[in-house]
Amino acid sequence: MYKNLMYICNSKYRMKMKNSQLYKGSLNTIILKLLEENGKMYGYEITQKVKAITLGELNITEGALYPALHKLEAEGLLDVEIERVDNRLRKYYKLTETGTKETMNRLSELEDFIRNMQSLVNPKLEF
Amino acid sequence: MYKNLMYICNSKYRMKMKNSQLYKGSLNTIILKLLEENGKMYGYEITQKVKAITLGELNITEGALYPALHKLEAEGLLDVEIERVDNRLRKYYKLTETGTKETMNRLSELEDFIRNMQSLVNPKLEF
DNA sequence: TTTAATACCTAAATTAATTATGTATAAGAA
DNA sequence: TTCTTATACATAATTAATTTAGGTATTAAA
Repeated sequence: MYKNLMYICNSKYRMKMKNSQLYKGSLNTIILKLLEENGKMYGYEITQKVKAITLGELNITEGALYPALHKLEAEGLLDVEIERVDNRLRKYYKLTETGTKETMNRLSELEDFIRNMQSLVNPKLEF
Repeated sequence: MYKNLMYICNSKYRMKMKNSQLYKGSLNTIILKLLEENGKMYGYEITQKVKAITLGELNITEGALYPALHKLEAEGLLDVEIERVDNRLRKYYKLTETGTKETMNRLSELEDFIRNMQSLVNPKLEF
């Protein structure tokens, strides 16, 4: 019974995110790019990596991450491989061949997106 | 009766958008920035301006734009002023004082967002 | 005279993400 | 040694932005 209490208490320590609206729609691109960069990663590792790279500014929620990974896997962009480390489960994801190609497309879209957003907010540089 | 036919036919010419997922969440920032830049604008003008600046890459849908404008107005960030030009209605929007301040915040968030996304996809430049 | 462009609007459906849980092991602090 | 935190997976209900698909009306162009 005190196990249940632990869960209740533990839930209090879970960080709430108030990420800017802007990050909506960028999660898949981030996942794909990190996997392309690092070969294989597991979910929790991705959240920590993103937190580190963005200096704590972007915190991916588990509720967003895991369904996103499952969807990318279902779409054939990711392969999964389960490992047990220290009696703890880890699901390593890596890009499939299709996933590698799609990652290129997504990164190209991201470049266009960033260029367009910069044109919109900093017109002096462009016109 | 042929008027109704015109509407039916006309609907065929409405462009469908396949904008990248990445633009989701950026509409309000775009609207606020354009208004800050141009003083006052009406809805249709905003869609055309965005299309021009992004060289046709970003096409804002009316179904997204008008509700967004109404919401920003309801939140007190925009003021509206109706004009009739060539017997056609135009609703000009401009930033309120609060809206001007909020625009600064949103632009700052956008800068952070772009910087973070660039760190994520181009780690060589940062690490 | 039909089509396309200008100009506003909304409602239903989709969908990504948030919020709030649940479960379990290991490490560290009290 | 007990409580807390960190590691590690997961899902279900809700929220909210956007898409999709309409609707209405005037002016310009083909």
